[in-house]
Amino acid sequence: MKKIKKYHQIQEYIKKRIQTQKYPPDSYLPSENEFCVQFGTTRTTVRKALEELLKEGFIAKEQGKGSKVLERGKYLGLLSVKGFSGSTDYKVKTRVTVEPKVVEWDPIIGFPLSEDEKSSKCVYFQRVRYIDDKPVVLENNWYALDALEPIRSEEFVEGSFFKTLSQEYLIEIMGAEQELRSVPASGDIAKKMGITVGAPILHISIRFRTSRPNLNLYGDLYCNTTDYPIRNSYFL
Amino acid sequence: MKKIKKYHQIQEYIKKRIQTQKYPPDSYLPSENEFCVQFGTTRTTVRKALEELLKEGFIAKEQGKGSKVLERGKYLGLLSVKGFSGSTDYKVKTRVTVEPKVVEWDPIIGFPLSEDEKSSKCVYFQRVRYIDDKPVVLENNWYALDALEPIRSEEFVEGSFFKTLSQEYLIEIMGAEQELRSVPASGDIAKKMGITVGAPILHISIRFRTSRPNLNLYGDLYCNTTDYPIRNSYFL
DNA sequence: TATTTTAACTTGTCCATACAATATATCTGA
DNA sequence: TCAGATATATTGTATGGACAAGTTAAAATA
Repeated sequence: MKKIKKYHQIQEYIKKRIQTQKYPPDSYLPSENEFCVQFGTTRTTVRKALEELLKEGFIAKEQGKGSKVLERGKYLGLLSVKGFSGSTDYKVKTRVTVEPKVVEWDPIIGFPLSEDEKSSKCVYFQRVRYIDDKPVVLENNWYALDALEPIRSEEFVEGSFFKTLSQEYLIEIMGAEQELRSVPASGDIAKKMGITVGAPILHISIRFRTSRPNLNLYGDLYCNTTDYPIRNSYFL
Repeated sequence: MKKIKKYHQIQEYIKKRIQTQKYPPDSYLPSENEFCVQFGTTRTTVRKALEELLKEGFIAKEQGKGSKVLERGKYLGLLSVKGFSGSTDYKVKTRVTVEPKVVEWDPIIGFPLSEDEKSSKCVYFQRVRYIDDKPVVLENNWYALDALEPIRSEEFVEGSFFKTLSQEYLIEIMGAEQELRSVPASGDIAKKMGITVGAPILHISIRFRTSRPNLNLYGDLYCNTTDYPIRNSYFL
């Protein structure tokens, strides 16, 4: 018999409302006292729930005003956890160069697969990101077919795979491991990125852990950092 | 008249004890109730202080056991906030190739300087990190002379500049901005890193913000990722 | 002796309350 | 009309207490 934590229930309730846009971005949540009445509890418990959502990056708190719903989950590490879309201010165009399809696992994936994943086929798709009509990032993605059905790229919410996971499937990114290398561009990559063969390019392998136990998302990114270096900032 | 927050006082007290090794790494802090008696307050307030220290990465909490003092501040972003030393498990040797000395600011620094910084001279030093006697990282560092005296490399605590700041000067890293590029190695870099000119190398510009208001640390890293890629992981 | 139970101590959750600090709209007076 | 005071709603800090859950070592038991 598992103990249900009240603050966790409230936390999940609010999170789901945010994900389904019942509490839309930039709006303010009901006040702490209103949640107290709604859930028949005290501010201590409501505040604990809100604090968890703060840590998860779903809300921001403003003293004297309220708790504001944030646009996206917080970012940490090299890239936004919501993928490339959220990591730059420039206008990014995305072209799906390989539609999601079921294939065998590609040995290029830089992480060991679990037994469950190995025994499953996988869904693969490839996208290229453009800034000012110049290709800047080539991105390969894989995930186990057994863990999640293939999603057609036309169904991506606002063109974002991660937004789709969050809003349509209620799957959240829990964390990630990344590996970065500076490598010479291969002929294939150079062609797709419009650069010369052997030019230095940033290669990033990523494994995203998700809130769905058996679902990992694998990514393989090639970034032309000549004009647009990767930026990130963090604070403690 | 600024309001003193009790939990913040307790937080700073414990932090200083950790920094000065009065609470050494891997030891357990006094229990929450003991702190209550010591500071004449309640567990709510003590727990708030401990939670802040948890977020800052100074301690880990273990239910039923206590709060354990951690070895290093937590890491986020690309590299450990404590610098390169903490970011790998391999045996790293560090050679100081340029002793800390007062120079003019180098225009290579990829961040705009504040007026205070511009009007000051700066302290500069360069180190090379070796793994298996092969150079892997070349690191330049700068900071404003007005904000912090030059520290001789022989005085570095355990050879680490960041540990020295924390333990000798009680200066903590509050956050950082980074910029990553994949670039061809210049003649000078190639020579020092033992690679061929033009080989792809990872270039990272970093600005660390510290707890001392006017002190920023600037870094300029060249990493040979051929054998040792940069790894990082994070969780939400 | 070896195992199980118990007791003591730790952190985790939750309740009920009070007042401080901040933001915003409303009222008041010049 | 407009500036300043005021009232109200919000989050922030803090008190004091209770019981749950996990850890450990001592005590009881086989």
